[in-house]
Amino acid sequence: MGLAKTEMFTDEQNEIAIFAKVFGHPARVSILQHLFKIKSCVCGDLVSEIGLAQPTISQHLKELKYLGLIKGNVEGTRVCYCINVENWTKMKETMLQFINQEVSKTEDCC
Amino acid sequence: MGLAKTEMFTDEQNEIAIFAKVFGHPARVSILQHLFKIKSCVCGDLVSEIGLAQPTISQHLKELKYLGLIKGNVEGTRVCYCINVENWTKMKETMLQFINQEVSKTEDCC
DNA sequence: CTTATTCATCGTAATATTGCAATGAACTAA
DNA sequence: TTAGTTCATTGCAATATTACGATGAATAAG
Repeated sequence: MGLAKTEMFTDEQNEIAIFAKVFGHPARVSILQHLFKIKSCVCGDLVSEIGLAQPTISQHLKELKYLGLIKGNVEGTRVCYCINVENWTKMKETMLQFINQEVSKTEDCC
Repeated sequence: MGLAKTEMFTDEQNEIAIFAKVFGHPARVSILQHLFKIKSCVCGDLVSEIGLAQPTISQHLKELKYLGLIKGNVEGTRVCYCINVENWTKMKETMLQFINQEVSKTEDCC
């Protein structure tokens, strides 16, 4: 199949999985870290920063953009990407709630 | 390919991606939420709780166990799973550092 | 207009993931 | 022993992901 049966899970569970999935590749992690750290908005320098081919980077950027985590701005022949802070904050809340779960302290059988 | 070029990324970036990937499926998110919430340690009830076939759940559990996020304990014919709190905490620190990144406030071109 | 630059898209190959039926292994109950 | 229960593993089909060469679209430079 290779296809997740999303209909049997809650919206929240699917949302967490979708966000997590996009972080599930080191190139996208790297792109996001760059966009956070770099002084001005980085454009296609991502291709030289990271070692992957230009179409590959472009594809990863597309996925990040599709989820709304980054914004792109055309500037002549270049495209300037940066974090979509508002959406990142929303994602953050969802993910933090999942990651920060506390174990209900009862009998531990393991 | 379908194969990430991990050698061109830092250990940290790869680690984040590996953890994120395991959260990238709603079934695994659901399993973890169950293990966090349930009063006593859950065993194979996960199969009836979630709607997937037993081999499918078993496979997801295997991945979670491989990353050390859960522990399994054999009890007769049943197996009791629960969160590996120590490893979960470690994962948490890594992921939080990534998710909590602050945008360096400079010119925003987007 | 011509050429170069930058980036997106298309097409494709290699590999990974998901899901389940069938089966096996380990234990329990009778 | 025999039969039932529970879970892991195997094998396979369907689909998704990753990576990149080739190409196209848009703009800039000459």
